[in-house]
Amino acid sequence: MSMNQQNRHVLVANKVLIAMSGLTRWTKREEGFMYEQHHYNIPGPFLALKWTKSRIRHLLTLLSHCDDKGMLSLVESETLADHARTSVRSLHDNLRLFEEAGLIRYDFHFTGVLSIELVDYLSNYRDLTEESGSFASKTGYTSIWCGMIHHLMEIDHVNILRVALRALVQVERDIHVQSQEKAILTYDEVKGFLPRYCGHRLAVKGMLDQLSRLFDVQLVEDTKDFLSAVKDNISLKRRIHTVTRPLMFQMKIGEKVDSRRIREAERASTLIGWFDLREVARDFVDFDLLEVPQSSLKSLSDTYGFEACDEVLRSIRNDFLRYGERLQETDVYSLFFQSPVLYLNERLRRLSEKLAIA
DNA sequence: GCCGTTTGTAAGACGTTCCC
DNA sequence: GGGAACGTCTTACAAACGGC
Repeated sequence: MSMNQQNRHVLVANKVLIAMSGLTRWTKREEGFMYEQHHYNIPGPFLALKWTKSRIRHLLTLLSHCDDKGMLSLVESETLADHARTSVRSLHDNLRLFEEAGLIRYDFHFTGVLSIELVDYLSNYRDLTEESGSFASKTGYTSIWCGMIHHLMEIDHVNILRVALRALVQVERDIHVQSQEKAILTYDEVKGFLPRYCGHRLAVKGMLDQLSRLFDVQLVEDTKDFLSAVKDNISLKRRIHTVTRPLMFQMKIGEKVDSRRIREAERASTLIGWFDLREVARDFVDFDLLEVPQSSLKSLSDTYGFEACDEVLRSIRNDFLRYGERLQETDVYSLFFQSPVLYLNERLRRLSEKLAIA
């Protein structure tokens, strides 16, 4: 029924993750004050809402199912509620709330089936603004692997979920953007955005421990280690004001849920699959005339995954091996020779639909 | 949609422990 | 010894959700 597949890589603006995790009360920094709502330029609607467990889950669910325009067409509310592990009732409550806040617009086509539009998707949810033709992001966005999203939905304690969102942003900035070995969250930072009643050292430590399923978490308690880590890390030095406790958590993301690594590995394999096909096909046709840009192959790989791409590319290769140049005259392959990218997309779409039903 | 019950979340009070 | 950090308990109230 649903027109929307679940996205394999879920793209979320850092400012949205920060807003959902809760803004820090700890605003004083070495060179003055830092208010996250200004620093991240967080749109009003995100601040007006209180981000409870179910709301965080529901928004992540919408982002997991929307297309690159921020649309969800003809989705079943039960599918969305199941994905978020909540009742349909709560989903509907929150959708109404999101709409009142101006975050989304939605319409029921008939009972249980609706379409949703994320308002100002690019600027609100991806932090992308167009400047003279190209898109730029001010405070970045994070790519989350769908397996990681599933783990997030399993987290029972809202405050652990909040820490997880922060950890994702930190991994994106420290490891992926700044190429640091590890991402660092200090105890004071965690304490700052969590509600007061669970900001104690042991409680914070306990939460990070529970995240070790998703992240490779290392605790730094020794004052000497703490100070030397701060000395080596410029961005961290800027973040710290006064240290109440020399306590920090160094994190890496598990490889199996690292969206970037997965994407890069899959892209590379898909390209290799394409070149394998080319090797075979160019004995029979002028293959390079087809002009398939690598960027299209990469985006097909991102959308459908390597396994599906591999299956389709292999079957085309086998057909070439079997039928050779006669393939050009067949009806089923006419689209392939006219517009190979469209053809691949069509076959991949059908394949993944078949997999979804099975 | 509204209502009532159950469960979850937040915050303050207050006593204890830690550490200079 | 004294202040900051911490832990537990209590309370208030909001969210979640089923029934209608």
